[in-house]
Amino acid sequence: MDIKKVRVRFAPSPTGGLHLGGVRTVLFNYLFAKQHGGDFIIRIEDTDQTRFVDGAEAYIFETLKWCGLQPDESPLHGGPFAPYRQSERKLIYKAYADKLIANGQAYYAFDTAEELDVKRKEIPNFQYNYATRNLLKNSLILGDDATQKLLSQGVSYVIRINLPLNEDVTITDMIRGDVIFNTSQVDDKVLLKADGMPTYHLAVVVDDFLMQITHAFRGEEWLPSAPVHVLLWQYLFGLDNMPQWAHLPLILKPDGHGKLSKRDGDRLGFPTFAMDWTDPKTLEVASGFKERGFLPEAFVNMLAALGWNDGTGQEIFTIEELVAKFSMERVHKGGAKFDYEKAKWYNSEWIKKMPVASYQLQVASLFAAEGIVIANDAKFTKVLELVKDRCTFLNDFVTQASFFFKAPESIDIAAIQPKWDDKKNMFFIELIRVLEISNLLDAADLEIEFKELAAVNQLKPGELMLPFRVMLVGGKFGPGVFEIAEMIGKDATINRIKTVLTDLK
RNA sequence: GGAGCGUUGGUAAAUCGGUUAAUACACCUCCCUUUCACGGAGGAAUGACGGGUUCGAUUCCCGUACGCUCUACCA
Repeated sequence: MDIKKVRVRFAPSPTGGLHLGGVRTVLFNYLFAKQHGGDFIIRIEDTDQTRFVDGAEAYIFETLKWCGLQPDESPLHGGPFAPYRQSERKLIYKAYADKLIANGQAYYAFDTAEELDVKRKEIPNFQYNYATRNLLKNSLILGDDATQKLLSQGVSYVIRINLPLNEDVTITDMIRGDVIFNTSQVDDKVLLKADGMPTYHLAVVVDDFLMQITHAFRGEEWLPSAPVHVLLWQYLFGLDNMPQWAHLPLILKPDGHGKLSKRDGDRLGFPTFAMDWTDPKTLEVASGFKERGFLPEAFVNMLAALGWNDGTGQEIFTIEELVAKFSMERVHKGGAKFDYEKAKWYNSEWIKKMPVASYQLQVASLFAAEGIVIANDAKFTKVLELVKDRCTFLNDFVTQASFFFKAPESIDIAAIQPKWDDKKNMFFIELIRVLEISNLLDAADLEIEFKELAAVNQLKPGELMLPFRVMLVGGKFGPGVFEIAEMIGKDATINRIKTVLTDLK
């Protein structure tokens, strides 16, 4: 089968927004589609049940844009198969549901939620299937006349699939191979709900056919309902036209067991969404990797490596390399626990790897938020280059580099006070004098003068460099002191020494 | 309970019957750095259990255990 259209179909998370697992599913779809020259398609469920809140759709596309995963066809980008929103396609689904009924492959069920609850309590392991159908209120046992009567009375109903008895259904999965389900183990799923909306089961099959999808990847949690989808394909459009399936492994909690959820992120202190998402109803914020200071390249790289590798031990991949090297056969079958430490490592690697220019603007806005306006872009580039090795997050640049532009707000006096004495005080007073008479401040020259002056005062340079550093940057961190002094210039250097000197008295 | 899927160090994982069972993150030690990092060298740590098949099983098969997913008019 040609790889023409690879689609991912998903609902926003219950509050809106798009979680980690969702983004990874999108990623794998994208990689596979691009690798084979196919179109990469996005479908989003919009039903009342998913609480498809305002802005969720736009948010999802912003997220994909940030990740660099632009779809070729989507509700927002249009395409030849409009309408794309499920809510606008109700009539289409209804027509196919009716066709199934006409063929005896589906039936009307009139049971209320309460009636079903009663049955669930009465019958152990209750399933709506061949074993229980005749105890329930549906067109199969009511007969045509009674059914028509109920329908004409406007009694609320759903349409359920009529599963064959004891039949093996094989689903061929690109990752897992053949998986066999027996129809007696699955129940007569609802296809069309009482409100006229289709369930996922009907909608995927109908849309995939109508929209000419050739490959469909989704999370592993869908595997148990796959036989229903296969049967629907068989009934409606023929197995030959069915897309290839792949069920992706789950992303698990770092501690304990189970699917990773937003709550786990909140509890353990890491984001579980690509970008910040505010639930418009509760105003609760789900934090995102972007705002946490991740580079999209790192985020995508980290996600791709969670459940897939190329077998060579390579860990850092550009999106182009991923497209070239990705293969469904090498996707893991088992779920992977999410490791935030590793995610951080990817980001620090990418901060080192990417040219500073690619994230300079974003870092500048972080500085602006701290009240530091960047006037000189060339100097800014130089500074970022100087400190990027010590940054894990983009936000780290603020602490690592703000002292280049502004005197430190707090000075770690405690780091130098205990060993402070008059001799050291004298040294720095002399240092100020030396600086004042010199013209330009050069790192190498300053280092020589600094050490000579130390020798004259019978002090070890090592004892003086830490205080000097703390005076300039406010703490025990940062690149070489003399380089910092050169970068901030003579006047700022003198001023910072002076302010700390008065504090020390 | 049932069905399906899964199980290599703490985590992510390589191996496609024969290796001292890679590598990366995290951890520890040392070097570099008169700061903090980066970097470099080293260390500790793994095939769930039991049967087969085989000259030989982490690898193939079957059980068991454990975990996960599904079992909604949610997706």
